[in-house]
Parts: sequence; structure tokens; C-alpha cells
Amino acid sequence: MAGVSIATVSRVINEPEKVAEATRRRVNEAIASTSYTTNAMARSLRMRRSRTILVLAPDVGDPNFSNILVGIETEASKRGYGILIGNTQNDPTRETHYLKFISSNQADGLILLTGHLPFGFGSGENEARLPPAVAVNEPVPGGGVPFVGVDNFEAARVATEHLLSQGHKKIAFIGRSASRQVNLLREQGYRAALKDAGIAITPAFVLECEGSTESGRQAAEQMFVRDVLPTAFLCVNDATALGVMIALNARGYDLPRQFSVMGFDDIALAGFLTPSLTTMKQPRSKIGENAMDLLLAVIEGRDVDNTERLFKSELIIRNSVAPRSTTEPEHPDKQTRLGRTKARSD
Amino acid sequence: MAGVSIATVSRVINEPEKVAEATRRRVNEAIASTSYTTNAMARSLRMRRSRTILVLAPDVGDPNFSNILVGIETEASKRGYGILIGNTQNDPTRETHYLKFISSNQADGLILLTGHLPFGFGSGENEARLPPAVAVNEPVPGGGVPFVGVDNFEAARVATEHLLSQGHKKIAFIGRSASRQVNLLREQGYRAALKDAGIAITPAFVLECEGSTESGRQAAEQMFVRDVLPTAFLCVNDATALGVMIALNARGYDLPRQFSVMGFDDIALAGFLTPSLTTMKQPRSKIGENAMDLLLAVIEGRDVDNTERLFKSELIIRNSVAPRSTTEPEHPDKQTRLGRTKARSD
DNA sequence: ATGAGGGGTGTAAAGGTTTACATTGGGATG
DNA sequence: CATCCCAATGTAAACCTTTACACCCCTCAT
Repeated sequence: MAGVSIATVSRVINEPEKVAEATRRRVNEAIASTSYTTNAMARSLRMRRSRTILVLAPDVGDPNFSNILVGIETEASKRGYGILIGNTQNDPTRETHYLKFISSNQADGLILLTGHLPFGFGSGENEARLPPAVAVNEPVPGGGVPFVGVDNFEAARVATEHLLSQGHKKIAFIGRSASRQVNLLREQGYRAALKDAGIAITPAFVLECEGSTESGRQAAEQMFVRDVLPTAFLCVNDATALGVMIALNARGYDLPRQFSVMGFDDIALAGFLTPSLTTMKQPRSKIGENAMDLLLAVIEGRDVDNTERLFKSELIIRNSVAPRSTTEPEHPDKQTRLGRTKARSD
Repeated sequence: MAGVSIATVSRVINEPEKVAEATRRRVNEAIASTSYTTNAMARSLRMRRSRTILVLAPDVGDPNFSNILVGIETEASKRGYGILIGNTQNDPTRETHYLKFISSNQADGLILLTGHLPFGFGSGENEARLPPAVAVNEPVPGGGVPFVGVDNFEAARVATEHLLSQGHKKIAFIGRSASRQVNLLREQGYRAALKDAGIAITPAFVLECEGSTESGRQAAEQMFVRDVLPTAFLCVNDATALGVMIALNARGYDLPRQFSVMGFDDIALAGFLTPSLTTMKQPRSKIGENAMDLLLAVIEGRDVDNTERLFKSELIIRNSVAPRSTTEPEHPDKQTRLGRTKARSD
């Protein structure tokens, strides 16, 4: 020690104003010369908090997540917190594994991008031990967990209205799912918009699909075994829209002349597709930042007025939606179905 | 305590075989009934290691990184480690911020996807304090840091040979960069392949480009102010290839009939482009797992025989490369340049 | 019967902070 | 000049483990 007690050093670091100018300088010099750095473990042990937040996502690579993560990380970093990103792959083992981080005091809070409480919670006695948590992107059903995200109902309504405004009346919704909240809300928005426009829902136009590219492709294929075709596809997200476009391209249709396709989320790739994808943009960084802000408010015990923060999606008009052509696309002769990749090399 | 001392509890948890059957059972029951969980902070403090690894990436959202991260995370999890993902955005402030995690003992090791030592290291006196580290994807120039990744030189050579095998002789390389190791190695592989084939390098065919979609687009545009055009484009990565394809599409060319384009990395999107992209696939999960394995070997003091682990890239043949057409594409009349998005809606 | 050895368990120190409380000393106030 | 107060600093406990060491007692060998 350079002339002073250990307690004073601690004070210099944490509450410099409480220590006399002269000593403060001496201590700081000593710190610099020894390149001392405070041991975060010891501090956490004493303070009983780690200034670390655990973020649980089913897939860090999901293009819709990355910018949310950046937002989360930005805000955390600004407030002196670090984030721990856990990749659960929806695997219960992994989820419980990550929970140990929480219960062993290595994280002060939890941000859930998974759409559900980590496996092991929500079932009776343990429930009380859920740490401060915030759900992002997809609300968690259990209740009690604040949500930050986009107003999916409203966004889907806006999207549907855009298609209606282009003259489309036969609009399919690709992405029904009983389990996924996001899908559900977007479907409801779709239904509401159609209802307001006085258009009855055609049950055959609402297709099951969990949200991957492949599932979108399959859903679109399935559409063609039906008798009547829509003129526009509203997809639950951009990945699904891509799948639908792949299916339509493979069948040799000219987009957007024969079919309009609309996505959701505005992932980075959306602008680069052919045709570029009209979609609803999520303010991802903003969502991430707000989630972290809300979580920190909960952790620090500040009273949080609202239990959810909803943001508006922005309609991004590109080239995948065109006015309804006057001539209805005719139902294809099933013989002419082409291989997916072959179709485009001619 | 349920009838036993605190030391025994610790032993039950860490070395159960050292404690008598009967007591062990009693302790375990007590643990279960109190839902006790060991405090990782205290343990780390005592053990002087945290079983946490810091992963520094310039951008978590980069499609080439996500699966590497999954691999890293899988292996870490399997070995009882957690990972902390730091998103640096190449921002020195952020990098130093994350370094505090290391120097304050919150992480035992470092995985660098950034291609350089964190800001503040490598410059004199601090250097010695670099924790166990492994570089992934892109080697770090300082030396001394083991590298895990793909053999970029060899992969670029294979890619170039594929284009040569399709009859292409005028092959452009989009992605020269003085600062990026990856770009450099791939360029060298390209040059080596051409040399082996007895083809002289046309300097005008080697274009500067750091690796983003936009920079790829610009590089391709730049090509058209030259007098002589290549018949194939070898791009330093898939994002660049996408940019090149956008530029070529915008000019109204028919791919791959008039130009072949080849990418690198095989990002998820590659198969979905039009035409789908021929590229070199990286064994990403494998790379991630190996990086973590190597790092843990270093941390645990096992002797590591090799200072780098290189993996082979796999050639993925899709539709963006075609045999060289017998008729050379003619240099475009500059008047006919079309807007990027307009070009395709006709 | 005595001693040695060893398995099973307890004791206590150490790890690096933070912070309530005690202590010191000097300036202001009466 | 005596008091009091307050600012500045020191003391020590607490946070929760792990682990070297000590201890006990039982068994087995001599």
C-alpha cells in the first residue's frame, strides 16, 4: 500500500468525493503504477450482485435477433453492466444449465428472447425464485414478465391494409401457430384488418407454419393443392416470405406481377431478395435498449409504471407487392411443376 | 446445517467419493430441501478462476459468425464453461471495456473473432498480461495467439481452380485488402491458382473491397469503367458476392449465363439467392468447437502441440457458376445503365 | 495389549472487496 | 481556552467458498 489503508482505497475507487484531494492523488498514482485492478469476483461476493445480465435466445444467429442483441448490449454497456448471451437452441438441458448462472449469483437479471420461461420455472414451488426478467420480441405466457417489443397486432393490421390498398382481396396468411404468441398476434391483426374491410376470412387461406424458410416454402406448396388461389401472401416473418418466394419462383411465376408477397421484420437480407421484399420493420436496436433499460429499472427497484413497452412497426415498401393484376392467375396445370433450382437456370 | 460441518458439504459437492455413504445422503437431502445452490462468486474468488470465457466479435449478427458461436458455446457448455459474448463493433472503447472482464478475473480466457488484439494490448508493457487466448476465423497479427480456422489460401486456390475448370480465364478477384488477413490469404490462393494454370494476373481484375455487400456492389460497378471485362468473379466472401450479383443484375445481365460469380463461406442465405451461390463452405461449428477445445487446453496447462488448427473448406456447387459462354459478353453501352431495383420489375 | 495407519470429519485460514462503526485531529464556536 | 462537530481515515466484520491440517476412532498387525 502506498501510505494508506485498504478501506480508503476502496473509497477512492467508489466514492472519490469522500476522500481528501491529496490522498486521492497518492492512491491513484499507486493504482496506476501497480496497474491494480479491482477483483470483480470479490466485489460481487460482497455486494451480492454481479452487474451481469443473462440474455437467453433460442438462436443467436437469427437475423431478427442480432440487432436486438446489439441494442441490449449497448444500453447495458452504457450503464456499466455486461451481458452474457446464452444460446438455448430451445434445448431444456441448455436452459437449465444457464439458469445456474442466475441462481449462483452470476447474473442479476434475465432477458428472454425465447418466448417462454426457462425450463424448470413456472412449475410451482420454484416460480418465486425467478430473478428480475424481461421478455423481448415474444412475450412469455406465464404472466408477470414485462414485455418489450413491437405491437404485432397493429403491425399485422397495417401490413394487411397495405395489401388491401393495392387492390388485393384474396390474401393468404402464412404462419398460423398455436404455440407462438407472435404468430398468433399477427394472425389476429390480419383477421381484424380483413374484417374491417368487410372481407370474410377464407379458412383455406390461413396456413400453418412455424416461421422458418423451409416451412414457408412448404406452406406455399400446400396452397397449390387447393382449388382457389390468393393473389397476395402475408407471411409471419421474412424468412417465411423467402420460403414462399422460393416456392413461387420454382413454379415459374413472375413476382410481383402474378403474386404479391409481404414479409415481417425487415431482416438485413430483405432488401436483397428478388424482388426486394416489402415488409414491416422492427425498431430492433430501440427494442433492445428499452428492454435493458426496463430490466435495470426493475433490478434497481425503481417503480416501473408500465408492464409492457410496445413500439410501432414501420411499413417498408419495396418491390414484392404490386397492385392486383386485373387478370387472375390461373391455377397451374400440375404437370408443369418444376424443380426448385432448375427452374431458374433457364 | 443438517447435522454436518460446512467443509463436509463442500466435499459432498466436489468430491463425493471422499465422504461416507450415509452422511452423503443426509447432506444431499438437506441440499434438495433447502434448494441450496453454491455461490459461484465465492467459489471463483477462492479458486481464482471463473469457468467463463470471453468471446470478442466485431458483430454477433454476422451470418458467418453465428454458427461459429454455436460451436464455441456447445463445446464450452460440454466442458462446464460458460461464454460471455462481447460485441465490439470494432470500437476501441468497447474493447477496453470488455477487457476489464478479463483483468478483473471474470473470465479465464479469450476467443478473438476480431482479427486483432484488443485495443490496449500488444503495445509494450501490458502485453504480458494477455490471458490465454485463441483467434478464430481471422488470425491476429501480433503472433503468439494460436489460430483456428479454415485454410484460406488453399480454399481460394480450390475456388479458383473450379472457375478455371469451367473454362474461365478472365477471373476477377473482388476483395483485396491490405489490412485484413483473410482477404490477403484468399487473394494469394487466387494468385497461386492462376499462376499454376499459366495465366498471368491482370492487375485491373484485382479490386479493393473490404467485404460488405455494398463494397462488393461498388467494386463490381468499378469494373465497368475498365476496358476489359472478366467472365467470372471470385469474391472474398458471400456478402461481397451478393453485392456483385446485385450490380450485375442491375445492369441487366443474365446470371450465370453472362457472368459467373463465386462466393466464400456459404452463409445461410447463399442457397437462396438468384441464382443460388456457388461458394466455399466453412465447417463453422467444427471450427468453434475446436477453438474452445484448444483454449481450454491452454488454460488447463495441457501442452498444445500445434499453434494452429486449419480445416478444409468444401466446394459447394450451385448455380451461380456456369461454363464460360463461347460468346464474350460485350462491354455495355454506358447509356443503358439501369437503376438497381427498377431493372427487375419489367 | 499396544501401536500404527487410515478413513471420515471438523477447524480455520484465505481469497479481495465493501461498509458500519470507531477513531483521530483540526477548525469553528462559545 | 474549552467544547463540539465534522471531515478524513482506519478497523474489522461479512460475503461464501475451498482446502491444508488437525483430530478422532476404528481396524489390523505385531
